[in-house]
Amino acid sequence: MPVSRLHYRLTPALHKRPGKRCTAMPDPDTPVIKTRFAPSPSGHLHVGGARTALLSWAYAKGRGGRFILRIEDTDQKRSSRTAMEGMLRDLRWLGIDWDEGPEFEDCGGGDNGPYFQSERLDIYQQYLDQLIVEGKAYYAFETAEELDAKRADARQRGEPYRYDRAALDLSLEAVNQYRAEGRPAVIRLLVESGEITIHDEIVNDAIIPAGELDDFIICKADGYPTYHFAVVVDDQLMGVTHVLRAQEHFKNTAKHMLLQDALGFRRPTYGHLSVIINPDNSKMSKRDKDKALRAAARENGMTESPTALIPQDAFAAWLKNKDQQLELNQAVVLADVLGIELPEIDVDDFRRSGYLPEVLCNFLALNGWSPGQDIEKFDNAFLIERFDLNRVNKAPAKFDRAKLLSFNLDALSEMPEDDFVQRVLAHAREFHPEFAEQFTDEQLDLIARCNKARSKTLNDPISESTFLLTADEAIEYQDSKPIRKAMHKGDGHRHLAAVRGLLEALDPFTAESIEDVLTQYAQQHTDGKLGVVAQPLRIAVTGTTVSPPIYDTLALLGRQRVLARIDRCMSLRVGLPDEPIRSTEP
RNA sequence: GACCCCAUCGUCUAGUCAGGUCAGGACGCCAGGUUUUCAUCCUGGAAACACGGGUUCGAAUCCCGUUGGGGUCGCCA
Repeated sequence: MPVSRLHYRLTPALHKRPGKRCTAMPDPDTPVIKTRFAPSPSGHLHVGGARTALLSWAYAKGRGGRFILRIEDTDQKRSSRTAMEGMLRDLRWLGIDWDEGPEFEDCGGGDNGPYFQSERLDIYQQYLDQLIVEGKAYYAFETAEELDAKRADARQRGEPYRYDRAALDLSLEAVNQYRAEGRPAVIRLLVESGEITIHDEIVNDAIIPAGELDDFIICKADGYPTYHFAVVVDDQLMGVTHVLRAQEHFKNTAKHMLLQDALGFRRPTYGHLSVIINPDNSKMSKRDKDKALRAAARENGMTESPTALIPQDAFAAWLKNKDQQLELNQAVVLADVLGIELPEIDVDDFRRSGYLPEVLCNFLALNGWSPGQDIEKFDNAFLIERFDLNRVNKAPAKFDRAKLLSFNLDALSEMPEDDFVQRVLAHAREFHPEFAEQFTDEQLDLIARCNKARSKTLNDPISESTFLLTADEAIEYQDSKPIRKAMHKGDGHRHLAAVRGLLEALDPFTAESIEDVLTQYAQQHTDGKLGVVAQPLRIAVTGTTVSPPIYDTLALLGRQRVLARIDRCMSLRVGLPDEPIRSTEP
C-alpha cells in the first residue's frame, strides 16, 4: 500500500479541504465524522438504498466515525412498522450496524434521539415557530387540489410552475383568522432569490440559477414537517458531518442549504452517488416490481384481483395508483398468475434468491466505486479500510446481474463444504419450509453437499431438486437430441437393463456403493466411459440430462424409486425411434 | 420542455486530478480442451477512449461545442 494512502487513513482530518470545514462544529478540535442513512419506511430496502447505507457506513467506520440510522417516517400514509423492521433486518443481514438509531439486536440507542422523525414533532415545531417569528417562513392556505390545478395550467402553457406567493398578500389578521377557524395550512419557506452553488465531494459543484427554487413547503397541512425540513433539523441536531445520498437528491441540496442558512445551521459535506439503473436505462426503483406487474396486468386486460390475497378494492386502487406497492407475497402470486418474472430489486429479493450478503455488499460497492489495482473481490473490512469519496464514479451504473451471479458462484465454491451445507439448510428452512420438511436431516445434508460444486445460489440445491419430489409415474420425458443420443445411439436401454439388476442386488444402497458398482460396470462394458451408462440412468430417474452426480442422485431417490423409474423409462421406450405404425403427418 | 449532472469494450471498471507504455482487469460472448450430465476449471479470441474543434512536439487525459445518457421539476422521501 502506498505510504500516502496509509497516511490518509490514519489522519483523515488533515486531508480535508480547508474551505469545506464545517463552520459550527460542536468541538472543532475533535471532529467526529458522522454519517447517516435515513430511509423512509415504506416498502422494502432496495439495492440503491442498500448501497448508500453501505458506503455511508464504510465512510464513517474507516475514519473512526459514527454511523447513524434515522427513520424518516413523516409520511403518515405510507410509513409502516413492518417496512421499518424489514429494513433493519436487511441492514443487519448485510452486516451493517449503527452506532445510533432504533434499537435492534445489538445496534442503536444514542443520545441524539429519538431516531424516528414521527417522535420529533415538537422539535421541528420549535424551529418552525422560529422561522415564522423571524419572517423567514409563512402560512399558506391553498389546498393540494388548487395547487395541482395551477401546476397543470402552467404546464399547459409550457411554463415552469412556481408558487405565486398569493399567501404573502394575506394580512396578518386574515392569517390569524384562518388559523383560528382551523383552516388547513402549510408553511412555506420564504426563498430569497439568488443563485446557489452546491458543493459536492463526488460530482462537480453546480450552480442553481436564481429563480429555480420557489417557496417550497416545509410543513404539511397535517402538521408533519416535509422531508426537507426534518432532514435539515435532524442532520444539525444529530451532528451529521457527511451526507452521502443518491443523485436524485442533488437539487434538494439547494433547498437544504437555504434552510440551513435560514436556521443558522452549519453545513454538512455532501456527496451525491450516481443512481443505479436498469438494463433499459431507467432508474432502478423500489417501484419497479409493481411497475412490471401493472404493465402486465394492463396488457392482459386484468381488471379484477385474481387472488384472494388481494381484495378487490385494494387491487383496483393499486392498479390506479403508481405509488402503491403490493406486499411481496401478493406480488409473487400475481406474477405467477400473469406468468412474468419479478425483477430482483430489493435486498430481500436477493436474499430469497440465495445470494450471500457478503457478495451483495461487495458487488454493490463495486457499482460506482473501485479500489483500483484491478481488485474486485473484497469484504466489508476492506471496504472500510479503502473506501474513499474521490474514487467514486460519477456516471450511472447498470446493475449487472450476470456478474453478481458469477461472484456468488465464486464465493460459494470457495466456501468450506460444511458452511455451505449449513447455509443451504438455513435458507431452505426459511424460504422453502414445504421443501425442507419432505426430507430427513440426513437427506437434506446430502442434497446440499452434492449440489455444492454446481450451485450459483443457496437456492439452487432446492430449485434443482424438484425431481426428488415428483411421483415416479409423473416424471416427464422430453424428446431432445441429447436424450435420443444417450438412449438410442449410446445404447442406453441395454445399459439400463444391465445396471438395473446390479442396483437391485446392491446392499447397502449408498452413493459409495453405487459408485463402486457403476465404475466397475463401466470398466467392464463401456471402455471405462462412465457417461455412457450415467446419462441413461440420469434420464431415466430425472427425465432430464442434468442432475447432481449420478451416485448421489440415485442414493437420494432410494432403490425402490430408482428401479420404478428405470422400469417406466424402459417401457416408454424413451429416446428410441417411434414405432413405424405411429401415424400421420398433418 | 426547463434546470442540473454525466460520458473508456455489450456490462462493471483501471488509466484522467500532476498530458508521453500496442488503453489493463472482471462479467458476459465466441473457439478449443478437461469432466459421468450441468456447473466448474484451463487455453485462446473478438470487443471501447461518443463526435467535432482547439491547446500541445505529443490528448482517453486539458478547454470549447455537438450528440447521447441520467436525475429533478409532489402537502413522497
